[in-house]
Amino acid sequence: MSNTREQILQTTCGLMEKQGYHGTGLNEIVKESGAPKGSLYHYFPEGKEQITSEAVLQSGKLTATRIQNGLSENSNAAKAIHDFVLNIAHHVEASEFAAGSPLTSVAMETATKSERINAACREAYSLLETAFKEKLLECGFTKTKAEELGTFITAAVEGGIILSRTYHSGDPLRMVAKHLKVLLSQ
Amino acid sequence: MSNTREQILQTTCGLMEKQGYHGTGLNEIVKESGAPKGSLYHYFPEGKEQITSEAVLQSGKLTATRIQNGLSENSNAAKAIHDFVLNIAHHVEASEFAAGSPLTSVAMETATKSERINAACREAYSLLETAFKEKLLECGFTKTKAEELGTFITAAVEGGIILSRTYHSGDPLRMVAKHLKVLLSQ
DNA sequence: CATTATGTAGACCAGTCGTTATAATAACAT
DNA sequence: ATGTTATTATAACGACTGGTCTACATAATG
Repeated sequence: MSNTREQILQTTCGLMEKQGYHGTGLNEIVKESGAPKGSLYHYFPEGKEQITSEAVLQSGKLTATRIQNGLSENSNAAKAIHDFVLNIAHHVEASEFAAGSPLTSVAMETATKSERINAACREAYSLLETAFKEKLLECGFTKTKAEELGTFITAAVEGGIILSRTYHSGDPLRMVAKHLKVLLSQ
Repeated sequence: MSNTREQILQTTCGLMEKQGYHGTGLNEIVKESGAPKGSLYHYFPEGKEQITSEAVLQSGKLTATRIQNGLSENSNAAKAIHDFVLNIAHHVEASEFAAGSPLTSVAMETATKSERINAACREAYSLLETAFKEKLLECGFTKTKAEELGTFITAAVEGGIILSRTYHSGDPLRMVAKHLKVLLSQ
């Protein structure tokens, strides 16, 4: 695997997480990644759509494994998810509210504009939902409940990140952690 | 109140809801609003930041009153919020997944980029949270619980809209409706 | 050594961005 | 009718956009 190509993708993930699809220019990616511009269209001949699609998918995979690893630290589902969301709150704060939710902006901007990027976003989100769902399955939830709650947890966390980044405070995410725990404990 | 000015603001609300801050150009606003081009900097001498801030706030106020009206149709909080979220699902579907969550994209894109727009987003979001909170207060929740749940509901609905727009399906929002009801009923 | 991919380097394109300056026009009070 | 202000029109600005192109270096293989 080419190192330059990987570098371009990672830089794209970071920039789009911070400022979305339209807010991120190819020149910016080139500059920040240190990659030569000639390489950009060498590795991604289909342009920005291709780079974005691959970056979105990469973000999804990375986030999904982070969820898996985070949740594996605790055998109780409610407690595991509670602590995991607290960790996100900390991460968002540590980034000065520029990180968290790497998919949101891109997903919203391209939902009805680019078939290709939208497909990547769907796949990425379903990876996240599945990661939560499987933890719930392990902990004895029925298949239906695990699926439904996987979606619900993803939505609540997603929304919590948005509020936390907007308010420049981890508190909304901490509220989400607390009440998800209530919901999962009953 | 100038009609042209109001038209520009409303058009900006709609376009930014669909495609975010960076995805919406001033020329596009001028064209779609039908407003004369020279009027833009006449009514908004501080440019795009000013237009966006005012549009965000207007979206927040409008959404907050929609929440109030929607929730007033049912005296039971859990049922009121459940039905209201189902209505959002329907609205998102009817828009072909281009509408819903008028603040999300702008809030994320500008959280660390524009002090002014960020302030408008905070104010707008707190209007939404308050709308939920007051319904809960009316229904007998304690002040603390109402506040916490107001934030949680806002986050969950916000996340549900993102998923629904991404998946091109109202189902995620319907999941959110269902499990919010569970949480609020216990 | 010659040949062929593969990757690097960046000038360059047409078009758009937000913004500004200037001027014409409309509305209105005096 | 005159002076004043509010509104609209036009064109241009410099910077940047995503994308293309050619020239060149390097490496691998024959």
